[in-house]
Amino acid sequence: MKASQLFFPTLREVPREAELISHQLLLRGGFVRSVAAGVYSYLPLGWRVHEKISQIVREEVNAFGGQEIHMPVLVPKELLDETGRSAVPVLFGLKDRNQREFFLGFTHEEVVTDIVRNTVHSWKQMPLYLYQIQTKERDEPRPRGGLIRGREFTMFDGYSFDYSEEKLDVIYRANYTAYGRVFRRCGLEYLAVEADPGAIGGSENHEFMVLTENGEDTVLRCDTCTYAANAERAEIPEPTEIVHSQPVASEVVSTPGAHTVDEVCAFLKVEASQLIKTIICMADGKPVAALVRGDRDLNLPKFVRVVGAKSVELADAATVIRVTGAPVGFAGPVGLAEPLPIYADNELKQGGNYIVGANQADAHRTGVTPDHDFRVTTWGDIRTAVAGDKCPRCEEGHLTDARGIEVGHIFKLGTKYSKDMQAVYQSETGEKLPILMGCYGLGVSRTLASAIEAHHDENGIVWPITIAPYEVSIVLTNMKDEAIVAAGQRLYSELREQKVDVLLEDREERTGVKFKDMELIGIPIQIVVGKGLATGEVEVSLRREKGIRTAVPLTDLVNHIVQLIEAEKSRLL
RNA sequence: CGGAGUGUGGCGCAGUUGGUAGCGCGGGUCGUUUGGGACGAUCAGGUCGCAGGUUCGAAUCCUGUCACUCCGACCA
Repeated sequence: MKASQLFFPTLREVPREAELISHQLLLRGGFVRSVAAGVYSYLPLGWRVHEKISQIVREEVNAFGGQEIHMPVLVPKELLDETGRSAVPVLFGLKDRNQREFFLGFTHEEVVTDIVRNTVHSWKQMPLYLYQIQTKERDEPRPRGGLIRGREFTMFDGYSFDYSEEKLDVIYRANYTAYGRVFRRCGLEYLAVEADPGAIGGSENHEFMVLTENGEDTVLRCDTCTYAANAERAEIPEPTEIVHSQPVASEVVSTPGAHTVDEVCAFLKVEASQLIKTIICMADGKPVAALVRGDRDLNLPKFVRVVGAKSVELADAATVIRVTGAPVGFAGPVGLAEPLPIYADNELKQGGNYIVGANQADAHRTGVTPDHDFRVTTWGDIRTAVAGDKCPRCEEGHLTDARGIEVGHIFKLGTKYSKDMQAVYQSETGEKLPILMGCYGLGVSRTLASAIEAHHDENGIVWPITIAPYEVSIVLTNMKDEAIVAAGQRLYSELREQKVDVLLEDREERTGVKFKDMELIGIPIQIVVGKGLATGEVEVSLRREKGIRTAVPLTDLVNHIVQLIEAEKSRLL
């Protein structure tokens, strides 16, 4: 492609709407344009990157037997009714002219299971792995960060069908390995972590996180063993022994206006770890109290499991006032207005003489020790893990934290969907059994944005060569110099013959503008045709090695570039 | 859905106590330039998000509404 003909409207200034660096550079480099919140058009450069990533995923999934299909964006409501997912809040819904209800596809378990239940009837037809790369629609409560969290985005979604746990395990692992290869080939440092399956259910599941400073998730990994988990999911080992300090007399102290942990700490001049937070929740409609140390966060998914409820949410202010007898901010486990089940985090088995809300306005109670001053109904692991916690796996190491962007999530679904939808097969012994499923998601557009988050500098994007829109740019330094133009054109043709993705920078612009734009859009290899031509040489540089230019004889150039591309690609495997 | 913020030429912004909109970049044309976002001249481009109200007069004040961004909740 010639830059003079390429549609890539670059921007000199950062659009106000863009906060994240990937969002800024995608807009500035002319890769995408926004249409509405979380909805984007891809321009030629952006689409080329998108397609390169898609192709890498295809190659890796095809390698273990994946077969590409294409399902509709329009999904009839009845299909989602079968699994109860027509009530999912992020669905975009619409009706046809006959008032029949449809949803826009947000993931396709039901659609693919419908295909399979009508076609797969015997164990001999499995294993089967079907996938698609398709636009997904989700009415996210808060789209953000450009392509990081959109309402319309591209997802690879694969679905596996098997007749035994062993076979499911084999394909799950094959997928796991393939995802690793995809991210490595895309030049991304990633971590596969244990995660919360959310409402999609199933047993085993892993998230693939690209590690970057701006990631929206926190991952924790052990400094000693291989344990890694999403911070929301990471378990905390139970303290081996209960060690409460010697209880002292409990008293109520005045803390006017101090509602929050920070305010109480500032007022009483104590550390947050000396406080117990009492959080009033509604578990399946009934109020319960959750206790965690003042410097910790209650982890709702864990709490749901410990309580054994279907759903738990924070209680509203009216409920808090009713059950505690005090305004919000002064709840405590001692002297509640209504007796509540009290769930306490395991960590509170240690320490003692904590400060808690006094269940009266503008007052807290000091010297409170669990199971001395109040009775704990149930102990459990209900707080979110943080860096420094002990590893739940090896119990020797400690957890360290890192930020990541979730780019893939894979699940062993088991029979969750096949039971709901009666997708059954006949086994070798003639039994009718539900098919064992797995589902595997990979965010293509999010991977694209993550690659920029991970690879950029002050001048723009630094694409890994495997997913760069073009591998090589040829900058012609003077469009009025016929020798330069002719030499550049010749190189351009020769490289194209070698199947190199090359962009000829032949615009009638000053050289500085061309350099700036090629850096902004992140072309990995640059050839400069200019002054060196007099001695039969051009200059070659790598985008990732700022400022290092090597003179290469024209006669050797094509070979040199082909080898350089191979070398750059092999760095990523 | 709660909290905060922003809407003024394509982009980034200014606009005072209310007096009828301006700057930089970008774009067109001409000329000079041409190895790191050039210079001069000249031209074009704006329902000030939208609606209603106050006023002799509204980008500016009031009410409503929409959109976008960020923090949180949520995230199948």
